[in-house]
Amino acid sequence: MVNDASMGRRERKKTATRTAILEAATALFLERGFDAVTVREIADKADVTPKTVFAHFPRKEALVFSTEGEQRDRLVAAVRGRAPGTTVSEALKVHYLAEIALLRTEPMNRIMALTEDSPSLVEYAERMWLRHENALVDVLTEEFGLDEPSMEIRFYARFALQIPLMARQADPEPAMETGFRLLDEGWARYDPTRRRRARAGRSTRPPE
Amino acid sequence: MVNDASMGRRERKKTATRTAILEAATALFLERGFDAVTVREIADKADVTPKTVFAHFPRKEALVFSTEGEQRDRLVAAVRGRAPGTTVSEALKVHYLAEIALLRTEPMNRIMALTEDSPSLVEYAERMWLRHENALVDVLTEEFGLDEPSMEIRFYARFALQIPLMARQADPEPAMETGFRLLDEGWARYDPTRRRRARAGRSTRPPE
DNA sequence: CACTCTTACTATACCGGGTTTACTTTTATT
DNA sequence: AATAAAAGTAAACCCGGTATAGTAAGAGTG
Repeated sequence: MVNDASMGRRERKKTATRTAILEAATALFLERGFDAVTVREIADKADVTPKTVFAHFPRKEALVFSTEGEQRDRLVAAVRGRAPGTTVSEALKVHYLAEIALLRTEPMNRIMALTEDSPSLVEYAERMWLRHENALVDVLTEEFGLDEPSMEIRFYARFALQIPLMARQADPEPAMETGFRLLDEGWARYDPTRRRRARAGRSTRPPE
Repeated sequence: MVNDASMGRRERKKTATRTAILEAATALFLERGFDAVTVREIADKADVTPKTVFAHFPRKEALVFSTEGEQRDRLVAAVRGRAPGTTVSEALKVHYLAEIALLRTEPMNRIMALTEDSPSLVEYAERMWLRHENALVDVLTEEFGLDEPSMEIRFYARFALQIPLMARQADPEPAMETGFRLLDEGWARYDPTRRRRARAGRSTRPPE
């Protein structure tokens, strides 16, 4: 989105309103926390009607996560533009760690701190993230030269998107490592109760 | 929960109220659909205050899915009571198919039909289902003789619970098959772009 | 330039889920 | 018989989100 030049007064005013709302919201959220601020207050501070707020953002939560599109684009780019000879999983792992690092920089950091103690915000963030599933499925389908997404790709995408959610709750790097190892190599290697598999000659204890 | 004998008048009245609310809600939902019925109407029909409704059920959606506990118990039982020599994945697959079959019996069937066209209800059902993750982690930890859940178990539980959600959107049986195969055997077998893996001597083409 | 069409926005009332407060009734307890 | 705890009532209230009807300004057209 070009910022101002050649955009028509109308559109310029629109993005100005949007920015005003966003800034008012951010200021109030940082000051008092997400739940303690009402949409009416935000509208007042931005000098617009509550209706206008919802014309620009579908839900209150969207005022915090206004960069969903860019996040999705980065994800797709990470897969499509991965180094030659790199697997998708490796590319995703690197990308996830980079995203986590990004969230730790200012001013994202302070905004993320808000998220922690508002359940509705946590939930919204997760659902937003998982909405990238289709985009991931599409880029994988394309990368693998298929016309239609296979069931394997669908499952892979769904599982792979769960990994960073899981990793946030623990030490990210080793957790991510484990998640991708499981996803890439399969559960049968870890399951201590499994019978001998179709393929013979494998040890029963997990390696390492 | 014992139904009436030796429960004290108090508790008996309480469960009676709960039942009345539930029956009123179910009747109205089936008649007009989830979204078209307000909590006030349900309360009126059950001859209680709206407050009382929320004293028994945390959210409106919980009036439709009032059997969360039993669902979780069945899941745990399916893992714990699996036939000897059966892997967890096999047990889960069988259990999932049985649950789907269960949902197709009356009167669950009609209630489930409601769910389809109310987004909030679909979302609630999924989140409810995924809340069983901890229970699944716990039973796996116990079954594998561990004191603390391993990271692999956590990931397995999370992935495994995604499978039936995914399978509902397609033809359940083959989708489920694919999901568990991926989970058990790993993505590396399916990824057409992968390099040779770290561990040497493994063939690059999928066995079978 | 006058004309119309579209669109961002206003004002205001409204809806419905969910909570709060203060109070009453009923059951269990000592 | 006295008392404490639980369950429920009644009514106002909060807040996110929507609906309606209308205004005003920007943009394109003859």
